Amino acid sequence: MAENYSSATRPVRVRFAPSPTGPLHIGGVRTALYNYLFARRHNGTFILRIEDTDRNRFVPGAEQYIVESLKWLGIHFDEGVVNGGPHAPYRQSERKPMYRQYAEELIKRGNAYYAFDTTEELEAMRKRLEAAKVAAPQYNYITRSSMKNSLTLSEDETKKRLDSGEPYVIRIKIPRNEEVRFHDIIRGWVVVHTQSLDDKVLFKSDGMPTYHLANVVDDYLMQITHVIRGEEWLPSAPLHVLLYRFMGWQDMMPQFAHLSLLLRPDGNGKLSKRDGDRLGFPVFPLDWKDPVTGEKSSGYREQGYFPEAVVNLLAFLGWNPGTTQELFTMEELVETFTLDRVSKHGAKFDPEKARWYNRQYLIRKPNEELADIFLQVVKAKGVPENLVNRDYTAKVCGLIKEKAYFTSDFWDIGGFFYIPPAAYDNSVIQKKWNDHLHSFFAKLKHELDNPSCNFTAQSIEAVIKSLAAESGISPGSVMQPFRVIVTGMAAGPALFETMELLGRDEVVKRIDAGLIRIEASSTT
RNA sequence: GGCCCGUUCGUCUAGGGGUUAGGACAUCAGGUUUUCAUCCUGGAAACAGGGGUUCGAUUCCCCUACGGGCUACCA
Repeated sequence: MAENYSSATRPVRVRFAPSPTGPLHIGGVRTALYNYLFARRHNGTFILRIEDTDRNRFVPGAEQYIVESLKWLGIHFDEGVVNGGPHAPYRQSERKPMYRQYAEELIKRGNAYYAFDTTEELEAMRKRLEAAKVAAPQYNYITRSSMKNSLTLSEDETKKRLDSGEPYVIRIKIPRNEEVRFHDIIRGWVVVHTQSLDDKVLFKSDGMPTYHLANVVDDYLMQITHVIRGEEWLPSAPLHVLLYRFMGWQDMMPQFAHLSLLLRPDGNGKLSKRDGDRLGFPVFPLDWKDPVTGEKSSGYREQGYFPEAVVNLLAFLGWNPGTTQELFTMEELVETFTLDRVSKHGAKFDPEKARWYNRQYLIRKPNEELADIFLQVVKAKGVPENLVNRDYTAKVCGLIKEKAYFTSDFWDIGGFFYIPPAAYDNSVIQKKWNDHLHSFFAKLKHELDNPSCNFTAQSIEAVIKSLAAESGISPGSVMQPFRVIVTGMAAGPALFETMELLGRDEVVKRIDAGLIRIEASSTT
């Protein structure tokens, strides 16, 4: 399908513009990802801009967290706070001096005005309107006539107040009676009547712009062509459209694409910070500790997710390629991604499927790569030096990865490859063990210890089967106890391969130890 | 409350005026396997409701219900 929004008239420039108020939410990551994919697909430029106009909500470390998260996921920027670029600075707090002139220009054009109302006065106004059962109490074309602003005050009075340094804000003057319409790439035409809009503050009394002004000014200056952002911005999009028009920038107005939100897996509502640890899945890309409260939130990276898996599963939350292909590399996503296949409705996050995605990537990873990861854990467990070995560990990984969802599962599944079982799964022993098995294993040990058995998976299997037949025992009844003796567990990777990898000496040792241990526990 | 956006299996979704409404995760059954898992085969499972428009609506329109977002000198 042709995409007229990728028109050749302007090179594609998109931005991800988070606010450094805390760790980057997974929904924000998805927004960043879609922006990135869109930019790459159209050979465009991807910009990271930090929207830190609210000094009260600034959280130290949050910007660093955002940068690190996206880097981990392979979402790279062409311009922005890290790389710099032709439109630096990319931090709005550092762009502070640039905004005032635009707000004042708006006043000059009659599209904005000074307002001197105090917090208390605003509060009182809202109370009054609520008491009068006004449906939508707001600072608008009606109420502004009874407030303290440059529309109600005389020119002299306004000037006097400004000169005396009285705090003021600049508000947009929403036109009284018209329809604002714009075309959203994902939602089609969106129409809002100005009667439902209020005179939003554009410029705050602390000298900083609000999001609304800063975002429009920066998008204009940075020549942004497409604004791909969360649905929470949809209600204020008409305000932004008005701003472009009032500034005379309508030709430069970017196209909008409002993404639906990520919803929580259970019940209702959007995915929030709390849900993750409550429901047992991460809501953040990386671990985060709040610098003030000390509250910790866990991240995908530390939970053992691969960045490729996170990218893949996030891409599919609200987008699909229209084929049955489920697994996509970043490159494939770049080739395939289009905004017209992004769904309009919110998506509930599915932790099960997230795990499934990780597993798909885990299984496909080369054993050597997994070994490099697992070796870190192995080392930390203090295992014998000769077993802290990449080749051996790669083979271990090859055997155990099909049982795992995460590399962090590896130790629980395959720790016995490094340390003999400290305890047995007693349910198996109690259920399956009998005196015949005792003599069987004694004989088995003997045969396995014989050099005529070359101790490959195949030969081990042959020995067990023939010995079982000889002893009149079904092979099935010895396998479980044998597994427990060797690994301590009732379930695990293919046993014969496991034993081959463990090696003759170790297996023989474990049989000896097992016979002694089971003997001891049965006599007590 | 007001405004805006949305609604296909439990979940993510495909589809689209006439289809056996497709796939994936999860789930169930059978098979393979020395165990668990994988894997294979199969099953159950959805167009929110009501009105239109139409020869025909799940698909287009309207209403209702439900869900979500916004409603700050926060983004």
